[in-house]
Amino acid sequence: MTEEASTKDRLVQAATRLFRQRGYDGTGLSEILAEAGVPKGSLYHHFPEGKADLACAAADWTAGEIVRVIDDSFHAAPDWRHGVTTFCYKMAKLFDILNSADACPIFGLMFDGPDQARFRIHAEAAFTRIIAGASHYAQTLGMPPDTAHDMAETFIIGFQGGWTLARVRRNSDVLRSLPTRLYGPASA
Amino acid sequence: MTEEASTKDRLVQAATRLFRQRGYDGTGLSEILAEAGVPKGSLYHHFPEGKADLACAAADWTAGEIVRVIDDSFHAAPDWRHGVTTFCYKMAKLFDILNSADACPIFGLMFDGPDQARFRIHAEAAFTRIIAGASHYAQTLGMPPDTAHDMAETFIIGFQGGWTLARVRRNSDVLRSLPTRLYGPASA
DNA sequence: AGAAGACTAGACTGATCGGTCTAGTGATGA
DNA sequence: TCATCACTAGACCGATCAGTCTAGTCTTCT
Repeated sequence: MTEEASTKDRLVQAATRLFRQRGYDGTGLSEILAEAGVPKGSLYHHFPEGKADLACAAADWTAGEIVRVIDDSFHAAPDWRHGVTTFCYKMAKLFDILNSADACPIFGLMFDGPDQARFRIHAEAAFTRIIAGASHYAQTLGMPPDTAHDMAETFIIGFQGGWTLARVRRNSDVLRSLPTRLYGPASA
Repeated sequence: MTEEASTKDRLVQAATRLFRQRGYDGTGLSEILAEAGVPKGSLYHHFPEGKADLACAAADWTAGEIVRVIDDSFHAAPDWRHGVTTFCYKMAKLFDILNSADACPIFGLMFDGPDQARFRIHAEAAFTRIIAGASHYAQTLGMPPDTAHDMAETFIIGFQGGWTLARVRRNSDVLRSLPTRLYGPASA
């Protein structure tokens, strides 16, 4: 259970962390290698296209994490607003753990890079996945499909903007204020 | 009137465009120099700290542009929602002009770079300036100061998230949908 | 005319970039 | 025992990076 993470996993995790902090172009391959404790040869064995492959893997991994947080937040939620609130608080906590702002949790990381088309397509798929996840719960909680999709999209838009502002301020309060901003003061 | 832009201005404009497209770390000094048609010596004459100075100048310039669009949008607006709608449509148009998505209009550009603290402070000031601009009009249009500030902040959060999604989709429709998302269907 | 300072010009530097390549090492199966 | 193959290891490559430095060209003031 506590076995060593595989070389490949260590690479993806180091890359995710560093890309989040310094961006794609701002992170050197050598930094990733050093942080993962892996030589260059291994990187190109597991990711033949090198840095770009690694970035895509990091993005996929991150999208999966976000979807997982959505699941956790909405699984037992009595209504949409409760789910959103739980999600925002969870992410605010994560924001604070990732020492308050070097990080861009979803996909700031996906816009850089020489291979822009490939990255953009990957990022789009990731957003779609996340919005679909949220939309699913909106339907489960009683909304018709169209409304649900819209609701999920607006939620993710607000969250994305909120994270940006939180980051620039190094302060997660904005995230916690999102439910009120989107849906007005709590009624209970 | 149609006189040549000064060397300094050409540098800032070229830098703004390139940073927007490829990010801070993704843009080489040589590209900026080539696009501006300026030799290296001139850059370091006008911006002694080089690339970092240039990035700050580019951010200031961009913030000024955004504030100007806010002024244009709200100056003659009969109410808050009209102002927001005009702003979103203007920015959607801008988005389409900047060939649909390489661009990050406000400050995605401010998170990279070795000199993170300096950049972040600059970005924070720019956001503050923009929110203050919007807040001013919210008050002019009859809201009490606290409400106005909140309204402006929520508006900018939504816009920021909306631009991100528009970018990843290469489609400005999200921006035009923002007023409805934030304030419900148009009442008139 | 001549000195001074603002500005242009680009060759040059050392560091670092992403990526390639050859040489191993260690486990598996015949 | 030996061949195979997945994987590790890191020296090495040309390109490009941001930044420095010296030289030269204007403009302006005296």
